[in-house]
Amino acid sequence: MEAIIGPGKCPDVYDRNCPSRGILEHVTSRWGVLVLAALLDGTHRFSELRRRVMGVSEKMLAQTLQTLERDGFVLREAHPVIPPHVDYSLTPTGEDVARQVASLARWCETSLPRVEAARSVYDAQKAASHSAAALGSPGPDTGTARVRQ
Amino acid sequence: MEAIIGPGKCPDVYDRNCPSRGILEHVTSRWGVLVLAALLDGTHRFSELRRRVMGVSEKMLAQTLQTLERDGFVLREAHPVIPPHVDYSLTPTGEDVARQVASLARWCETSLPRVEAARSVYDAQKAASHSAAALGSPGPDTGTARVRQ
DNA sequence: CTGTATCCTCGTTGATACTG
DNA sequence: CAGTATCAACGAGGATACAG
Repeated sequence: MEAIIGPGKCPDVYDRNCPSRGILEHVTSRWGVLVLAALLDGTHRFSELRRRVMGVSEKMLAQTLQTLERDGFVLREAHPVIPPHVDYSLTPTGEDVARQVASLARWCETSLPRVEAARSVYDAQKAASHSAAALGSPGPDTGTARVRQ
Repeated sequence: MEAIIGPGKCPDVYDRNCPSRGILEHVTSRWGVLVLAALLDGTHRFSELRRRVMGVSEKMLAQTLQTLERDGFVLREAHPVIPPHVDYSLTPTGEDVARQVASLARWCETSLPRVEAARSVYDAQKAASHSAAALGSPGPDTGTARVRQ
């Protein structure tokens, strides 16, 4: 009997020890997202993925593919020929996640202008409040009200 | 003029240097996903989030919230009272992403059994092929065919 | 309560070289 | 071509202490 505190429901990503967090981290990992999205438009070979997902090293691509294969998201088919030929594709389950993460990735692309605008505003406000503080300028009242306890 | 190779489209997550990758990494970051999901059901204080997202340290929660605020996903409202009281909520843009990552998180929870089953199969096959190799057992033909070139 | 600052550790990542 | 092995470096992340 280990569970001192009872979680609301068993698979709970908010729970520090719930295994579902591991899955979430696999599919949202730096390269996992991009590999899943890349496989959404069909079977690809190792080197094709390597070119498509720009910036990934051989090591990380191999590692990512193994993790996704083990979780049942990616199907690996090695053709025993020389030189080696290995095809990677999505399982039905993998297509499910892939659609979600690909959608997220596309959302990030389209939201880029909006986000960069938000960053400008944030940075400007930050700079303004810093220089104001440095000058001892009052600025908008940042006075602290006291409450009991 | 820096772009030697012309990308297909400007905001492209597959491009190593595209800023959209940064956004993707922010929203899919270890704690970013959970914080966004947690804020989906309304405004929360710092300590509430800390308790809700179990396992996050103060440092990482603060850092995550700052990143998400700068990107325009999270709204921070500090009430100038003692003791300090700060409310975090989602912006309209933030709600968009939050819905997507929360959906992904829920998917991971419900898919947990399926994934664990897949892992068992994978590990069993791995163990079987290893012991077969160690024994020099033939097993299913893994012979290599030669192709020209 | 809500942070920031510091230090420190550990895992992830990348470069390189090598194997089947 | 498709990896694996090894090593080095960096950065995320955690613990602690302290400030507003």
